[in-house]
Amino acid sequence: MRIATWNVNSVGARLPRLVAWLESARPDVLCLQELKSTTEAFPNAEVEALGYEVAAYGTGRWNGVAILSKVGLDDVKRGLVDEPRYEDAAEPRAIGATCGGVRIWSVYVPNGREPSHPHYEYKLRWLEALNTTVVAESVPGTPFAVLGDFNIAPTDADVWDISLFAESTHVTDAERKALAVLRDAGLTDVVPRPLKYDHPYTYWDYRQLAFPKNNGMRIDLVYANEKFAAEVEDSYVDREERKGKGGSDHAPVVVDLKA
DNA sequence: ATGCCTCTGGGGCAGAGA
Repeated sequence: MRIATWNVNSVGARLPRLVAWLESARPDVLCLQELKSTTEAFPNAEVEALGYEVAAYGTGRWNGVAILSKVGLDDVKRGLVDEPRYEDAAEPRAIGATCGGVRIWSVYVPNGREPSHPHYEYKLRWLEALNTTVVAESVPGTPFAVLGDFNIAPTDADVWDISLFAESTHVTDAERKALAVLRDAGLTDVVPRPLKYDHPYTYWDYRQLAFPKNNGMRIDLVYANEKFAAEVEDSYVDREERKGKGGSDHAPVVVDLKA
């Protein structure tokens, strides 16, 4: 079974790319983030024509997550257990479903903006709710994984130049501690292989030739329980999808399971 | 070195992204 995650930075703007990628990579399950679309405006027909069921969760201009599946889409949940709100609004950043016997969450972790910004505290609270959800749902006998844009670089090697991140989010101790808490809950960071260069970055800024210079970050992660991780046969970042005009600033991460 | 930012909503600018 092939499971993938991709921050598409607007499902509307990315629709031609999304359809082409589904046809070429042929994932059984695809987690999407940053839909920038309402649930109602999601292009269900175009995706269903390729044999996928759709569970989308979006409110419009920002955020939005979805799961597409060819192998069943059951027990859909929108939002986390005890999920915090931002400026008194619930944001569509997490959706869960069971697909082909695998429990899957597609997540778009808050950015945090700056360590001194209220959004950063929101990010840390949101990650606590993610852990609460993981603890509630991940059971030893069932493959389980959280896939998505975590907006955290797990190690210094996961950014192109750590010296540029002294005052930045994505690399702080508190953010990395939140990932450690998820690992303590039994999840493993399934690190993909790069198709080029020596490190599997998943995001490159649109500006300043970041992609051709390979000034990237590994922030799109797959956190899997033991049952899921034991089934992983291969995993890679599809950097080809980051090339050319009309692409997202994130590349898809693909995981192939043995069964 | 597959390329010098892109997206949306709303109204041609502003906010967000990381």
